Amino acid sequence: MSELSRTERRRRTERRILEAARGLFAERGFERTTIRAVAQAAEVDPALVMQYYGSKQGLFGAAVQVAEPPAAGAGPEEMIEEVLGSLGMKLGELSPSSLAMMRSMLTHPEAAASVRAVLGRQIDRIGESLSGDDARLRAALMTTIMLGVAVGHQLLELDELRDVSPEEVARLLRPCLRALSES
Amino acid sequence: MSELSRTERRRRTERRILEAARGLFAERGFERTTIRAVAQAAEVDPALVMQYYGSKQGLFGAAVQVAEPPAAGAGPEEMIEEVLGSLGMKLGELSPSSLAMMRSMLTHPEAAASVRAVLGRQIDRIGESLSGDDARLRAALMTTIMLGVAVGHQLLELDELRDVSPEEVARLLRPCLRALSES
DNA sequence: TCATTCGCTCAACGGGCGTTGACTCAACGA
DNA sequence: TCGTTGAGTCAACGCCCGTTGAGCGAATGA
Repeated sequence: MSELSRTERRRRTERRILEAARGLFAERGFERTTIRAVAQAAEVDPALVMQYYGSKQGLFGAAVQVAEPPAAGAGPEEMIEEVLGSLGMKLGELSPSSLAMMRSMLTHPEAAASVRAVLGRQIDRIGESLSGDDARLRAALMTTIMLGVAVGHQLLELDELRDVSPEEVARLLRPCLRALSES
Repeated sequence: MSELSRTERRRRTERRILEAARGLFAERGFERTTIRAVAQAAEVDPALVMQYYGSKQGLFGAAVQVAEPPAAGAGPEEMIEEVLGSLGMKLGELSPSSLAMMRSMLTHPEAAASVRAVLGRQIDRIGESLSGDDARLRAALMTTIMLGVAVGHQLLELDELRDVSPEEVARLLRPCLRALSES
């Protein structure tokens, strides 16, 4: 017999809804994901989703909450390794939350804004490690490069990038980023 | 007094609808673009759009028809310049048709398939110019790099890439692609 | 024990969507 | 000139969506 307090049950239900939402948003994007589908995946009534998250947009906002890596700025070389490392994470185990954000970034204004904010912070961080008057531009290019690889691999699922280890990709991309950090 | 044959008027109307559709698909993506909005932009009744293109999907299919560049395979260096040149086109004057395709590629299955096909052909083309057993992988990375830059610039409209000339971007990206072609 | 809280469901609403079939009327061909 | 064609419109259908308010019933606490 399950002996769970009311608040504990509620917390679990809330989490179950949120995880179902993350999965569906990551897979189909904002527009193609319906409250009804989320509710069904969470084995719950659609009205409950509304009650907990207010609106579909509220649910999406809760689903894409993403923690920023701390990452103190250092020299260019360490920064490159750090960026490549985050790719390693991106290629293997990018969180459903981040995938949900990326999946909708081209068609949902709020998702686009979130991505711009995240990328903006990464550009700042990389830019601090670079010198030269076009440091920001080069930082932006490095960031979009990583974005492109992540999109091609995780979202478009290009055949050529399937079954490739993150290390292999990092090895090939390293000289590429170095060239960009030294120009 | 306008003296236009019936077939000529029809042709123009059809074009007007198609161009309105391209613009809206490029701007908002497949799901957020409604037949009604296209019809209004083309100053036409929604039913006429259906009559000409059969369905919303048919309209989208007609809107994203894109011609492939001929581009004979050559040495790595020429290939890099060619890729960077296509970026020049991408940064400045990427066709509404291509933008429509890219805008929806993460959320609309048919658009994703089109993009995969286009990128696949580009990967083939680049791969032929490279040597080594991981030529295809490196070609895929070069392609996703260009995709990332195009997405960041054209679709996400990152501040850092705004007001940057295609030549400047090409100059910074060139050593980057060279590094990838020589590894 | 019993009134109260509250997690959760049920049924419905209003609206926008893609899509359809009947209709209008100007251009056309004989 | 006159019947026919066909470009374009109009009104509506049916569906699915996000969202809402009333209600149920088990856990809660005095």
